[in-house]
Amino acid sequence: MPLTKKSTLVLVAERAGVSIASVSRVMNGLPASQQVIDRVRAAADELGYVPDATARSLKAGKTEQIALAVADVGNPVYVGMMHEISRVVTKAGYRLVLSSTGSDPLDQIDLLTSLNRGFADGLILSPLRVTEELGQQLRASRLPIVIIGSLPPGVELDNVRADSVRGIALAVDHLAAQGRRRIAFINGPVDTVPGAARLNGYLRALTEQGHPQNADAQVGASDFTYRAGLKAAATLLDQTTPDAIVCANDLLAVAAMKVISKRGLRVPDDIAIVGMDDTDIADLAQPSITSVDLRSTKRARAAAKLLLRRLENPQAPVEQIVIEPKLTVRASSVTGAREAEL
Amino acid sequence: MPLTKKSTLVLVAERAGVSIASVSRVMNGLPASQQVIDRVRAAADELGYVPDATARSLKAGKTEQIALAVADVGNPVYVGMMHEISRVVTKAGYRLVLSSTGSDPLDQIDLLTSLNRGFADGLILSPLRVTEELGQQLRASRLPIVIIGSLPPGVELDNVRADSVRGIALAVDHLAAQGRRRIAFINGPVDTVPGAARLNGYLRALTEQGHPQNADAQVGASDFTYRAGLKAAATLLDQTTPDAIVCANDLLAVAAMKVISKRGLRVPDDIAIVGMDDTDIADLAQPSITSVDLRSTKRARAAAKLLLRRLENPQAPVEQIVIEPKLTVRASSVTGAREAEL
DNA sequence: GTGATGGCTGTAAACGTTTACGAGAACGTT
DNA sequence: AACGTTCTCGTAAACGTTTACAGCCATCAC
Repeated sequence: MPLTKKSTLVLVAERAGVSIASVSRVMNGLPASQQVIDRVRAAADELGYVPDATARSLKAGKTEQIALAVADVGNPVYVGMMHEISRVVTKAGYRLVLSSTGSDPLDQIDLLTSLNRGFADGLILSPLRVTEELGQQLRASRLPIVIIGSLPPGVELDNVRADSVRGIALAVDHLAAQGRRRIAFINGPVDTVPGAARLNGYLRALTEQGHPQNADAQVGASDFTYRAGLKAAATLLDQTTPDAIVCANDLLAVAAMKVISKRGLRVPDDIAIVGMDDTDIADLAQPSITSVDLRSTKRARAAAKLLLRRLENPQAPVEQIVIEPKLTVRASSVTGAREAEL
Repeated sequence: MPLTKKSTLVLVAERAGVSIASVSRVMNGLPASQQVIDRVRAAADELGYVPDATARSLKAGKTEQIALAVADVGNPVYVGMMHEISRVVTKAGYRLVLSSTGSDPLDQIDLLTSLNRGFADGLILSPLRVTEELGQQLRASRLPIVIIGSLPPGVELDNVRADSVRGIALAVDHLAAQGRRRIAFINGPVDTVPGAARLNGYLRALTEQGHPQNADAQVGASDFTYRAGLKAAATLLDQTTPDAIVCANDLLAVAAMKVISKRGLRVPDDIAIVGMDDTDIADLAQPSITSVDLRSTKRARAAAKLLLRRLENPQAPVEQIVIEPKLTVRASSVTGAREAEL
């Protein structure tokens, strides 16, 4: 039910008795005589004129839109990142277009070709899995792209990532310092970027601590979800008896705790737990979960700013930022600290 | 680092030795001779041509974009809804533009005027607070809008909402059936749409059950968040001793449980808890939380489909859908049911 | 052989802006 | 009084498509 017809520059110009060029100039604050300014303003107000974004985009060659593609929209971490990116780009006058790709790498390829249709000025991409073909597409893209997470080999793009190897090391060191000796690991899928990195970090941390590597002490969940975590934790506890578990994710950590309590064991007394990502869930859980903060919102902000920078200066040198993780200690890993909660 | 210059219809036409009209026809599958088709296809491939979305939009008068504005991006419920909407509109060939407004009604006004710039073909809006001015803007809008949640008075738009009055009734009835008599209520801010509806539902359910209304037995958190929930729960327990608490939100429910256990009381033995929204958190919590499922993803899907329908038939009669809630019973409200978990 | 029919294809206009260019007008300088 | 500057404003082209229209040619019926 259109109350008013769409009004254009032409309409406003007619009404104000000036040329369309003058209307455009007034709307954009370019110099004009006071008389013209007043007449145009009045006419525009009466007609409820707002300039058309599409036409402006076509002329200017830019859309004022930034595309965001994250593999796993359900994951609370990505939600936070999305929120932060939205905030930053909105403040800079851009709109955020959500291009939710599934975990399927093909979706990402599709996305990249459709990016060339020019519906956005740039892209922030956080791929779950990187393939050679994705790399090719990335290299071939004409538009600025910022990658959150690891880059495919041979790709030189602005990049922000967490040092998850160091993050796992923080967790392992903390547990070792608490006197834990049999430190197990519940990972996500090893064929994903974060999964591979975290496994790598776990193994290195064990070696550095002088602990033996025990194949039974690590399992990979089929997914970074709570459900998958329940299964993985059960498998782990069937095949070994750790006194601590590092989990690649807060969701996995909650799942582990549930299985542990189901089996009549206590956290942290019998088994200490450390999660990862430091989401709200870590804080909400009972007991609250010590978690490695991979600084997701900080990474998100950095990525957004990187993209904005490149948009205003396409020649800028490629920048690759590594964000340092930080350990937030809570009740799940420290015996006798329960009263410290809340 | 553009590897290839942007290629246009004109370039392709030159290369193929045909007119731009022919190229356009081939790209759109309109009838053409086999010879022309082959030549155009070849030329397009060599040049890596993809049609420009902006130009097409300008000509066609539609952007293939749908805007989504939710007040509280942090809330897990909205995240799920966003995900679902994204899925539906993407499948229909639309892109989703995220217009995160804060809780400030002014943001929504801004959004509505900027919608008239035509950057999207329609809007799905879930306002947290409705004001008279918002209602005016909604009535004046030229573009299709679907509202999730209550409509401002006098606004006739496609609409999807949950029957939260009935939802609360489900919770109260369930608790009453479990023999609970002193059923308290932790609400969110009462000046929000959901807050007002839930309070209303609570009062009505109490009356229908023949329970007395006790002003001490209800508190409103300053926000639908965990932190606010902690404070609200503490206040509630200071001023009354309920044997059950209905919470307007799963986050508030978790907070209540934390405070309860902090005070040495047990859930559900001393106090039964029912949450709302039935998010993952209800399932993850220890004990798991009985929750009123307000069918957020179903509502989201309905809203998306409503908008799609109106986009293809602007004359369709206004439709207002009310989705029935459903109670998911878990451990937090049933004594002796602990073993049923997992 | 003529006219009508129909299928392809090219020309050009249109979508709503921004902006280079040039024409006047107003003003100051000599 | 003539000229140069400066400022304002209108004309028109351009962004990359889609599409109405008309032209052309081949085919076919008579």
